[in-house]
Amino acid sequence: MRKGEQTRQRILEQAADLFNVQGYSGASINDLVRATGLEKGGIYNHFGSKEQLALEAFDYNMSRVRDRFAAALEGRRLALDRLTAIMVLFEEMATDPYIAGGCPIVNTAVEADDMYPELKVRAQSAMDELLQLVIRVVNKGIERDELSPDLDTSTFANFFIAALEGGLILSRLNDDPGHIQGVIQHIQGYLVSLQKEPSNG
Amino acid sequence: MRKGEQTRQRILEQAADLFNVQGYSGASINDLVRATGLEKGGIYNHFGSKEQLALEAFDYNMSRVRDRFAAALEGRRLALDRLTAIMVLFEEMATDPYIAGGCPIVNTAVEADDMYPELKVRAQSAMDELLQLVIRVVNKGIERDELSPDLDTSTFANFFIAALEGGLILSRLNDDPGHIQGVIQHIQGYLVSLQKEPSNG
Amino acid sequence: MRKGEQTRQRILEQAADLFNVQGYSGASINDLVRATGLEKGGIYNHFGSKEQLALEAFDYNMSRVRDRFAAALEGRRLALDRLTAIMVLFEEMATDPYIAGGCPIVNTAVEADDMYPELKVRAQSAMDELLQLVIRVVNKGIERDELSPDLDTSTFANFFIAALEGGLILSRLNDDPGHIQGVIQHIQGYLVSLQKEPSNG
Amino acid sequence: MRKGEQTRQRILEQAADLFNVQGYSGASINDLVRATGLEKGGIYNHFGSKEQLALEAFDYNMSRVRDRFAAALEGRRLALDRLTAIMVLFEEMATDPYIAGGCPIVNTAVEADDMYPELKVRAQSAMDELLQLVIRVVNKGIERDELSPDLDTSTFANFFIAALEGGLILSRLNDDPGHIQGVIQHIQGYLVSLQKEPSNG
DNA sequence: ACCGACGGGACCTCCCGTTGTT
DNA sequence: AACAACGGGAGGTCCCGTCGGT
Repeated sequence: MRKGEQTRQRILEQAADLFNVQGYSGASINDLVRATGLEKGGIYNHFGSKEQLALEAFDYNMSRVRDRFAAALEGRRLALDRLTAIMVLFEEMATDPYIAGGCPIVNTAVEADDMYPELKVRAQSAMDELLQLVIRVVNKGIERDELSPDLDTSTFANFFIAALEGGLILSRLNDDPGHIQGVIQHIQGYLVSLQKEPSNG
Repeated sequence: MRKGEQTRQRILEQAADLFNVQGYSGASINDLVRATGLEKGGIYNHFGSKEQLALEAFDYNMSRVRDRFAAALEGRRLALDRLTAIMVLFEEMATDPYIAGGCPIVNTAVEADDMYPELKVRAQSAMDELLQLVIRVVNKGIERDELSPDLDTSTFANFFIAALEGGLILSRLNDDPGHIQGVIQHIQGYLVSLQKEPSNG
Repeated sequence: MRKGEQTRQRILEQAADLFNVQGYSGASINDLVRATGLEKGGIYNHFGSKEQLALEAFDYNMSRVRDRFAAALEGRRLALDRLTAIMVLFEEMATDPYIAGGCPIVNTAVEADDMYPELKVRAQSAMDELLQLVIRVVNKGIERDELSPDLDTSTFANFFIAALEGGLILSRLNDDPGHIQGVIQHIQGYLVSLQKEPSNG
Repeated sequence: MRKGEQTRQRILEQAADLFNVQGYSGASINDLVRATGLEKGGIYNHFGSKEQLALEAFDYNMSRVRDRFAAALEGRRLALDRLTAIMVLFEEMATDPYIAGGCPIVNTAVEADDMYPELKVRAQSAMDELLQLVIRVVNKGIERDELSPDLDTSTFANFFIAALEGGLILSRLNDDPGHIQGVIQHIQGYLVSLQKEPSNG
């Protein structure tokens, strides 16, 4: 029982990487057989179908992302610090990826868009979660007078995530962290401009 | 001779949509058989392999993009007008797509990243072309005193494209043009802030 | 494990005949599907490619040849008896073939010559093995004063095999054992002339 | 009309080489398209099917062989000289082939054996023609007292051709003219032994 | 809980041959 | 007489999933 759960987890981890790197269509169960060292029967014992496995693998990737975000935000109180921590995580995906293959949300969003509705729903939820996280951070920052109340929180969050995801795509495409770093610097400049007149408080 | 060229073009057009919507791995030659009404033999008479077809289909998509950009920029002189025209094109990809399946550069970048080097190279060139276009527009705007010379052109172009591509992904993922529109509004605000200074002179 | 090995062996046996009769190019996997009763998936589970299967099938054929030669030579001491036994095996390939399709070495040599380098290497080794066998037999015969020491062993072996293989081709082409039998009689006459003056010993 | 005949001849020449090198199954019409520079329609204008073309290509190869034999025998009267000339032609097939791919009769015999009855019949006729040629030469030699009347002409011819064809296969398989040369030397020794006796008369 | 063996079919590619056009 | 364009299908390969055994 315990052993089975371990195996299941091992499959999930390998599948998470495999699907994120090769895509759902581009990765085969046999690729996973090679990666895990298990036989096909062993895999299908734990997951009913390739699609089911892909869904859970996506969830697993998101749990890795969540953990990473939680760790990065831990101990940081100031909204600017927290936003910076998030941006650093995006930068890391280009320089020293803790998940191979780029942002799983974007990868899934792009591939699933017109093809795999269930995966698309997962990606929607995940992306929403990311937006909500930023929204919470910003709202807290406004509450604490760290950020200007003029800032439209959800508009900002949307822009913030869009720019970072786009920057990451550019960096991965060109194998050059400069793109995401440029985006980050731009956002940071913008954030500084928002934060001004703290002396007023 | 004439007929063959027409058929080839027809295949290319169908393939361009098919690959952009379903991805390279996700689209099969049989899908193309259905879409074109030709038989496989007929298709392979014009293209030596699926990969070759995909490369040309990508080029065809890019030529469509180029044409669209050229048309949108035609008659506009002011840098702000030109940047706005570009942003509108991104918005259109979400509201009324002239190419099904989203931005072909991003789609290809995401799928090809770790899998199809030749497609990746194509995507790199295309993305660079997009960046260069923005850079040219901005530089012209600075020359003509429409934009502040303080603006780092290539940093801006990078941010501009990243944010728009990211925004488009969000909009497509949620089937909601609001995301890309929010990004556009943000950029527009930023551009206005840049432009203010000339009144000093 | 047991079952799979049996199936693999069954495939190999059928493939060995099929390739030897129809040739590598002329035999299709579907032919093998018909011969084995398996589906293509079942075959490819045991062999990674047609070429790999052909290589192993050739090896299997050679193992059959080896066994047959060993059985034919068993219990025979005199060089002349042993050479005769070998010639009888060639004759049998024309009259009552234990391997359908003729000599696998020659078949492979002829087809692979300018087309399939790996098969050609296999055929080279096999042919060399055959020559070495004859050389050993003759050398032993010389050692034991059954054959004249004037005989150039390797030249003889070369001639012996060439004539027999050529004779077999003629017999198979004309569906007439007379050709190989004529060659055998010629060689036997030659051998008798070599063996002369045994009374000297 | 004239032009058509030239084209037909050109196809035949290329096909003759192609089939002899790659075999009937291993050579495709598209290979021939590449080799001739014609289009498929152009080829099928002259030959109704691949099989028909192969039959004529074989005939063309045989006509080349016939011409070569005729040229080699021209001016030679003595049976031994004539047989030597024939053997030299076999040697040339290994050292400096005037037909790529080896002896077309053997190649066809081996491939067609259990697969292409019409080609097999062609190969049978061709092989018989070769045997008859040797028989004629030897018979003339006996008539003229150059060779012993004890010689069984057709048995000898059979052995002669078998050994040479076998030797050629060995040489081609090992890319080493030594095999066919060894066979030739053996036969030459045998011929000398035959010829001695006339001094008795 | 895992493996090994297999089915049935889709994949891309290339085959041979035909047709319409020049 | 030659080509260009295409059909229809077979080629080898690999896919996903199932099932019996252990």
